[in-house]
Amino acid sequence: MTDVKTGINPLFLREEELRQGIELLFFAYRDFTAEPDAILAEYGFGRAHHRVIYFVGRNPGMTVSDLLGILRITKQSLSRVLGQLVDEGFITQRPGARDRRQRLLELTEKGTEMERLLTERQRARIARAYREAGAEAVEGFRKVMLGLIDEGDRPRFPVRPPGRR
Amino acid sequence: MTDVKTGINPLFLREEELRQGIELLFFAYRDFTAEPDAILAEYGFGRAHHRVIYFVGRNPGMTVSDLLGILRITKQSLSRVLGQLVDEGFITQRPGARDRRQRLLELTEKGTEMERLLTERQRARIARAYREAGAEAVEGFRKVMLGLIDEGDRPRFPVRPPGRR
DNA sequence: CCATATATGTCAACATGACTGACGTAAAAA
DNA sequence: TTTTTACGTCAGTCATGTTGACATATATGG
Repeated sequence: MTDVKTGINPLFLREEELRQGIELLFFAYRDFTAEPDAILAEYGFGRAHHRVIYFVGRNPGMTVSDLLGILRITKQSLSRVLGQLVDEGFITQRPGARDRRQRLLELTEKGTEMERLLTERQRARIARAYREAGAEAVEGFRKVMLGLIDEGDRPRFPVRPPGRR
Repeated sequence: MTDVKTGINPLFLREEELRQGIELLFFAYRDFTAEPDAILAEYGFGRAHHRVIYFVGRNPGMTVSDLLGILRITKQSLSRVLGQLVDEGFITQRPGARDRRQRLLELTEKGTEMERLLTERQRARIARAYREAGAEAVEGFRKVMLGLIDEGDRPRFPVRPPGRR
């Protein structure tokens, strides 16, 4: 049970290592969301608004279904948040060219500005962490993070432009 | 604006790289919490219960203040969740030896069992990702994740046992 | 053409987990 | 002895998630 060479229980090390991973995820996510959350609160928005703005900005012309698939929430939950963003002029909807049942989503200028305001902090945080850790560490980070995501849901980078809708 | 050697705009690459980081965090956290959330729902609990159980299990004898500092929520928010866990026999409170105002928190046997049930999935997920990515990648992952956490809040590993309270 | 499936939206009711603000108690510290 | 600290509680509010039921417009397959 105890390694003869190191005098350390390897199972304990493994357990400790995995718990460290759990905690890193918790703390990183906590701090990663705290800054945008504070800005959002000033606008009467919440984290859900940020997520919608982010992904619509990232995938202009995406459908509501696409967004539901990414966020993994119900359409009723999304509709409240999306409705607010449309009403307040952050997002526009237009019918799909091939399938007119679809409402293709896009950021307005105002939405783009808000996206920048919110995401800028997160980009800065990541840039700092990447810079401090170095290119090799970043590669490792990416590998592990991709492995944490359910197979089949792993995003492909770089994101390709949206196809004809 | 365009790199002569690669024909690629380095600013675009950097932007893409950072957005990838944002998305990796979102997707990893989404999938990381989904499994325990599903189990918790069966018990009428939510993610907040898991966090309390996790950190109390990790730091037996921790105070309510310690927990508030980690979770970064208000005592009113914590009290409901913590109260439920105490009422239902997952957590015990006992007064501190040196400072009897404190309520030192510990998992009961039932709480320990629940902790294992919930965290086991997350440990397995991390173990898989670590195994697939390799030791070097794991080191890079740790470096980057620590850099994402606010300075001063970075956990030190391994966690040392709690001092005399 | 008609029946069915799909994309989206809406109404209603509810749970969870966060918040603020105010007030209370017991114990420690000055 | 006064003040501060650790913790709890009551009350109200908000954001974000859930289910379930129903509606509308459009696409698609027999």
